[in-house]
Amino acid sequence: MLFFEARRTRLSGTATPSPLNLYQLRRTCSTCSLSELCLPMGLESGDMQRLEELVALRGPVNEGDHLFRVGDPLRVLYAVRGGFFKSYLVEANGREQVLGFHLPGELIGLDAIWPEQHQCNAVALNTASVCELPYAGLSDLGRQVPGLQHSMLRLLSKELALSHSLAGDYSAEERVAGFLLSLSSRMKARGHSETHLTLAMSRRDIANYLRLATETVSRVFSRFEQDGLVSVDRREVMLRDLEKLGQIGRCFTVG
Amino acid sequence: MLFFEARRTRLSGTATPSPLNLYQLRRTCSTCSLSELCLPMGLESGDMQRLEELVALRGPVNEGDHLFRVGDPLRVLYAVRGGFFKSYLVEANGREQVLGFHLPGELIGLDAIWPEQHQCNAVALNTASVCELPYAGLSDLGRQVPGLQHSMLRLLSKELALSHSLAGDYSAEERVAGFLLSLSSRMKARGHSETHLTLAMSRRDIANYLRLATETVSRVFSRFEQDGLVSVDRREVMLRDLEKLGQIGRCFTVG
DNA sequence: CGCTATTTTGAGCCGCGTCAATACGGGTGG
DNA sequence: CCACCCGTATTGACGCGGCTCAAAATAGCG
Repeated sequence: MLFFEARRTRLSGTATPSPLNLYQLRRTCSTCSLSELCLPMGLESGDMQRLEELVALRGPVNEGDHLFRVGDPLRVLYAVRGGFFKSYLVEANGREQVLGFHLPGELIGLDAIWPEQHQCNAVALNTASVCELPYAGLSDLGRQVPGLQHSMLRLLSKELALSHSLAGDYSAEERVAGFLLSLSSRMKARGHSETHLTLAMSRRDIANYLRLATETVSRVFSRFEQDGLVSVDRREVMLRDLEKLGQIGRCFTVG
Repeated sequence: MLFFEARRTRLSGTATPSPLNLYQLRRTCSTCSLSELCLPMGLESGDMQRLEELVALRGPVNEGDHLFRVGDPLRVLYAVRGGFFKSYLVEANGREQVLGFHLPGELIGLDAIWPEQHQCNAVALNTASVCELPYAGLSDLGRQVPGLQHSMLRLLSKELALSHSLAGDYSAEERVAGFLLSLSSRMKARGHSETHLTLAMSRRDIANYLRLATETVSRVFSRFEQDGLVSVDRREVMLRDLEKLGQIGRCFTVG
């Protein structure tokens, strides 16, 4: 903790943090730019410090590395610190099913709380890092800190609403537009551009997530580009008409 | 409470409870046959009594009555005591979207925890009754009773997993078979026949829930009947080959 | 510079939705 | 008791959106 304190003090004076020292800023919840999106949202600084004592940072997670797999006992929940993750499961027939993409500040593994076993796999889409939150400790602390318990329920409840909105029967265009807008707003909330997206995931993953064929996603991208809604170059996407996209897309954005 | 105590004592000697006194048995969690499925699952009798003090019973809810609507502030969570409910939402385009059906012992309104407003509508499919669980009190009690907090997280987590399994891209037959099996296992867990189902919901509701057209559900029912998998008479459904249904159906059953 | 994975584009087909007609059942009133 | 009505369910015909299969671009990499 002394080390962290020293860091915090030393860095607190920096004006505009560059990506380099962002990781150092994120060594504690108190100094993490994501704290208002993440689990500690709304906690007082005293409570936040108690949470910090639980948190263990986990260094670079390489692309393709798994945080956990189906059936693993629930030891810790993960909060994304940097990078992108996807969660997915493999069905009886062998097909993969992408459940979601996880940006910095988002929690992974919530659906493992029952029955204390992970229900899906989680893999890094690029070089990433995470915070490990021991579930047992979190559960204890939640009992003492009202805000924390509520925060956990809130995050679960939110994820449930998101899942509901994805389950609807929407057309391919509605789905793709909704996906782009969701990503856009989440990136914006994290201080990035809401119009210039760099997709960390492949077309195949997007398609699978949206329950479409890869070809269909590709075609919709092309159509959107023809209509001047977006500019697509490989995994770089520029949203050119948020208004129209919003009219087309189902709102997958929750929060 | 004295009244309840008296009831409990007087009824505890009855051998096979008829539907009539089932409602009386269910006046407290301790004597409710659903307690092992419901929120109090796994609580010690002391903790359960503290939970009982929170619970308010709500008399007959008539078919078509709403427990809550989108936007209502979260005051209480509901546990179904008797009857069937459905939760649904109405989208921008005016179409209805059925989110789920709720059997006795199941909780309704969990997705309202964030942001303390109901995110969907809940309506009784037939004459029903519910327990009202004030969320504030539940939240407080959860902090004192470890098992209760975990129980709430568990139920949310479970619902999330269910929602995930529904979101997959399954064929009409997979969906219908999965739906029947889910209902079957839930009815079995409640002491009813797992082969003889009485559907409380219309074909339209089933279709909407499964993201299919009514006609498609009807056609699949007919096909299943031709193949000897089920016998269908109006809303009475007899499952004749659970084995084959299980091979066809995606497992929507969680718990 | 080839090799491979990913993405894009095209052609054809199929499952499911849409539209329409019919059948069934339950309730109401004569 | 039957005639009538209306909501629900079934069945058929047809069209379309998106999946499948196939092939051609394009990028990444040794």
